[in-house]
Amino acid sequence: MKVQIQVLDVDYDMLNNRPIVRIFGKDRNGKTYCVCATDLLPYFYIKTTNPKRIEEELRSRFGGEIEKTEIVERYLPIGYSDKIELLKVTTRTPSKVPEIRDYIKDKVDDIYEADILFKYRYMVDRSITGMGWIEVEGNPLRTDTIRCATIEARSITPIENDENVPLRILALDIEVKTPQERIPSADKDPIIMIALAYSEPFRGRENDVLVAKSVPGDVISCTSEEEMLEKLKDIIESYDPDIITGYNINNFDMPYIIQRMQHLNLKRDLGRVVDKTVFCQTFGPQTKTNITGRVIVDSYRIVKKEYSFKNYTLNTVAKDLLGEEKEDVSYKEINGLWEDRNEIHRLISYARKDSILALKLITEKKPLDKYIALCRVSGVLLQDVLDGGESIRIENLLLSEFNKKGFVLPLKPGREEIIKRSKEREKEGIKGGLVLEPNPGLYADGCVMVMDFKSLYPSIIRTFNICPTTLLTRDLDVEYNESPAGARFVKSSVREGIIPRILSGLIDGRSTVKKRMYQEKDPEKRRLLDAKQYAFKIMANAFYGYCGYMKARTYNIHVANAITSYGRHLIQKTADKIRNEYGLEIIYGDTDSVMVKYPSKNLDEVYEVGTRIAKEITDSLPGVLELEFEKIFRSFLILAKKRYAGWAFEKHNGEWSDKIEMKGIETVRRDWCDLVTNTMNAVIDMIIKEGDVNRAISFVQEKIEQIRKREVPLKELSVTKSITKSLESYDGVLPHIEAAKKMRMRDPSNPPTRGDRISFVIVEGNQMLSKRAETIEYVKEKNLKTDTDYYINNQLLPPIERIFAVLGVSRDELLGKGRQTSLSDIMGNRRPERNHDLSIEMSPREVVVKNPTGFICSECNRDFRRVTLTGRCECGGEIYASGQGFIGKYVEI
DNA sequence: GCTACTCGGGG
DNA sequence: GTGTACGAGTAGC
Repeated sequence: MKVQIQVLDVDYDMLNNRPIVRIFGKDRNGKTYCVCATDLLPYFYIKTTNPKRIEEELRSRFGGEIEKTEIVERYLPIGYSDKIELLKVTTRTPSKVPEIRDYIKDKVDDIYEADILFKYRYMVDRSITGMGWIEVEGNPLRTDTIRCATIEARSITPIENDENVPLRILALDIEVKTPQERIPSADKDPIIMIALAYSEPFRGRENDVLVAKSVPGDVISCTSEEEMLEKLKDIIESYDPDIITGYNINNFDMPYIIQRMQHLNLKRDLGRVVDKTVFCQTFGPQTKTNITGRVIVDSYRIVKKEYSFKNYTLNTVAKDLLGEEKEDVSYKEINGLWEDRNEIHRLISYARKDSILALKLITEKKPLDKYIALCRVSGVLLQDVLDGGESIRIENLLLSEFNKKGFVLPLKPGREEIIKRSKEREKEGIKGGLVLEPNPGLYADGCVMVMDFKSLYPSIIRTFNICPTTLLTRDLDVEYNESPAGARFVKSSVREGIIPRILSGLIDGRSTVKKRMYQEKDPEKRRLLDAKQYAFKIMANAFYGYCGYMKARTYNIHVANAITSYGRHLIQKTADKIRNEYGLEIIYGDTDSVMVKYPSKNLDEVYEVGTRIAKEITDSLPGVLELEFEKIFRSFLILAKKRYAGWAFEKHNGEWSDKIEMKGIETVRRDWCDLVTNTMNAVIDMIIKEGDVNRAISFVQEKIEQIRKREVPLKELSVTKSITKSLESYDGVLPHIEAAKKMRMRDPSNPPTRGDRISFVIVEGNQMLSKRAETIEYVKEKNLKTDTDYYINNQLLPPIERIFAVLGVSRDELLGKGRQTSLSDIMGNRRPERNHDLSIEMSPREVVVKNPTGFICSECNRDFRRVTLTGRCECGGEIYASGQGFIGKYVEI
């Protein structure tokens, strides 16, 4: 028979003392297969001057475990040199390789590739990638261990196919008997409910709730926890999901379920095989669960990686991303609801909703596209792309490419090696990119052109052929490039480096995909292409970091330093050239970008000049190095190195689009109240977009006044922090803990506990700050006075002051003490000497309002500070710009 | 500016 | 499982 499947998971098992690789995948119709292959044995390489003796030692020590040994010719991975003879040792049991490796380690010069997981050894040798497609020919195989159609492979061929098979997803959420004042623990507290949500209807249902007692209604009643867990296993087996998801499933639900199963002596076979039981690995607070043939996706972890929020409770995240909230149940109520026949349904629908939300985060936001694309580019399995970091992806590509070109890959460094590396690093140092010293201030006259090197580090690596395999470690009569830091690399005409070669493939791959993406009309396919080009980019950019990563297989400080030294050299030369040959001022630059002042406000003109300069400079650069005209800052506020904000204009297919861009200026921080965040955003907006520093000053003054008069809603002043341990175990004095202790004192029957989030405000008094923290409710109830001084001087002013300082506005002035604050200032009238002309000129269009100071609805005359996103008022009227005594049509460009 | 330590999410 | 492992943010030097 012959099938084409997309690879979901790979593992191996032992059969008759030989490994049998099992590839799990799905065909286009969604049918699951397991492909078994026995055509590879584990192997690794040894560098030694006495292979005969080593061979004898291995055979006498490990006997039949050594399948064969042979002398092969390979290139060594570090340093340019010819092929040398290595001893290739082939064994039988993958899990015994570490023992062999450690036994022989001190008797030989070096060992290579003796720490490659066997599934990846197989995949790399057969060019199989995670989530890639293969065509399999072979015979059906009957087994009593594998739970899907099994094929004994005769041949496995990787095939090109961009499709992704629809994945069947199961989301689960457990509820646990929750004692007061203690976190549930799996050895004592049973699971009472398991909610399941299905991405494809299962037996006609979208979701189910298993309940460990008999209850009427739309639930699956069980007589015990044990029966409920058995039912869970049945459902997983029949529904047969590819993906199991849940919110924080990695650190709570999965380990808990597994520990309960262990506790109750149930067999933990949740995967697509019966012989391998699920196990959890715990390292510190992190746990990782592996289920053969399926993939565990933690939607919490994904959301945390992909989105930036102040906190990541399921409720907050779902509200923002899905527009839905959790059912309103506090964990403290769980026991009560569970015991109460009339209330248990609240708990049931709460659990049901949680599982639905966890599922929707995956099915609606489709975050897996990117991860699947990363699998296909790197070759790594989906589970490992989700759990692992950058290094596993890089290493998989390296192994594949090294082997193809006849190189062996080094082992991961051991403890001693890492110590050696860090000592060398201390001595030699590792330098990063060049950051040009900025002159802080607001640049609003004319424009700021931003030019940057397109993928600077990958381009440097390709252009100068930088790679451990091209590094010259001794004098040889070959052509080479010498980096500004002194390291030498043979030219690509002598030998193309492996990393430069991989990078060329990634970068060419990306531009091909991007071209296809621009032509693609179908939004679904477009999204997949976008994920793919993104994966190429991520991978390309990760190589530089890997070269300087101390735990890298191919770590070499000279390689890492060569890359950045070229970067510093290039950015400096470029800045000099723009200054000297074009007579333009360089305002700032960081690693791969320069910001150039240009005396015009005409976007199209600036675009044209900038593009020309970038092209001329590119023409003078060697290799694939390319300076790109990136965007225009219509106004640009720089506070210091790496801290700036700008009103950026970018041209896409001839159309300008604009946005505020901020780097290093934080407006959102956990320990700032909303008042600070909102004021910061408004102030930056006024300065950057409206160019109106005076208005921003007045705005801050107004806010200060509002704080003084206690007109600011308490909610805007509150900061929320969590209790992370028992209240007694805090050494220091923290405001939210003090507030929590007071809550406990006032209502001992319902004390706040670990995990609770406390929102507090600071009230007046002469105790230390933390002691003056109170909850909003209490402040309202007792009509306490907030500490206005604290909110002005400790919350609002510090970040605001940093911005105004570079504009020459002092703290006193913001407080209304310095310059006289006239009525007209407060009314928002402009002070001419500090106002910047931000009127916009556009070549093709002409509707312009000079200095719009505000916006107004043409229908109901409602005032707006900014033009609304839709360009319309709530009443439906069009938004016009107002300023300098007239009202005109505003054109968003 | 750097490194060491903390803590998240779940019930 | 040919394992040894998160990451952002803050405190403290």
